[in-house]
Amino acid sequence: MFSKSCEYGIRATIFIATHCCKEGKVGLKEIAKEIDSPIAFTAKILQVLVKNNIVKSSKGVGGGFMILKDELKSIKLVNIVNAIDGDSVFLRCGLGLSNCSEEHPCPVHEKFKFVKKDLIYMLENTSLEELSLGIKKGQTFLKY
Amino acid sequence: MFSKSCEYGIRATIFIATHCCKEGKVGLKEIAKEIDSPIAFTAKILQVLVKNNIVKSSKGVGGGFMILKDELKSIKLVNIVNAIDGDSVFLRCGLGLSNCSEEHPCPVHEKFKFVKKDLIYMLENTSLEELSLGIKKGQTFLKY
DNA sequence: TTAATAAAAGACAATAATGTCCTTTATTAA
DNA sequence: TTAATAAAGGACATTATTGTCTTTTATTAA
Ligand code: FES
Ligand code: FES
Repeated sequence: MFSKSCEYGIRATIFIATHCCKEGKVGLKEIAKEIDSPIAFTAKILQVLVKNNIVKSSKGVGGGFMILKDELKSIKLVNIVNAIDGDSVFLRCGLGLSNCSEEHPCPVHEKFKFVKKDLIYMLENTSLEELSLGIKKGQTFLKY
Repeated sequence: MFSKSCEYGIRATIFIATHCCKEGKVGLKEIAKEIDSPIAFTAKILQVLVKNNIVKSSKGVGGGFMILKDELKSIKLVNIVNAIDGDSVFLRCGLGLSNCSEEHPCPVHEKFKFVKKDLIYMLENTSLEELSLGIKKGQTFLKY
């Protein structure tokens, strides 16, 4: 569904979100440990998230990554996916035709339309806030 | 969503299906041309489909690929996807955790559940017959 | 102002996916 | 039984993805 980069990216973002407000910044090492991801690779992905203004970062002693409290509600899954994997998951033709449209539909176009619509709706309406809530409550997990 | 192999595989299968019954067998060259795919790569994918009994093949003069008429209804999209990409698309955790279950859910598990269910339902209930019908009628396309 | 810290950035390495080419095997028809 | 044909199979090449390592830059505190 998503690339490995995107999976790590979503997990990292959720983890950072759970640490927002209270402890402030979280370091790369802790993030990679808590989401069980390759540390250097995770660093690269975080750079993309920072460039896309989803995550804030600061260098030096006491530095790390964070997400502003008042952005937890407005940041949706779709923003993270878009930043890392682009919009191909939603827009691409399911059979790989160069462009997916009503005018030149592939055989699965009508069928896929609804699945894609569901996916987009879900991604656009799932906020970082609710995702991190499950972690805080110990109901959901970010590794294994 | 699917791998390139799977996309080519679905397109090839649909094309073969449209040629079933009437002209009998279709050659690799024609298939690759009609679905605009790399010919040698397509050959590999067809081998997988033949091994999975989705497509029948015969060598030598007049040989080629075909699908039995009475199997057009029973072959579903899910069979093709499963043969080429396996079942990871449906069963894999959306965030890459090692196993997706109710007992150890990731933060998006509940959200993804419904999207995946929709996808599976669609794949299990879409037959080759209906997919090839659109091509025969000139309403859907297999390339560009 | 120096040392310590931590992210950013760039170069490189390993792996997997995609794609090509050549040889072999089976089938048909002359 | 030979020649032509077309898929099967194996080896290889290319590209994209994933992952690592080292250096640079920014920040803080001593
Ligand atoms: S054209 Fe293939 S999904 Fe729209
Ligand atoms: S555990 Fe992640 S989708 Fe089920």
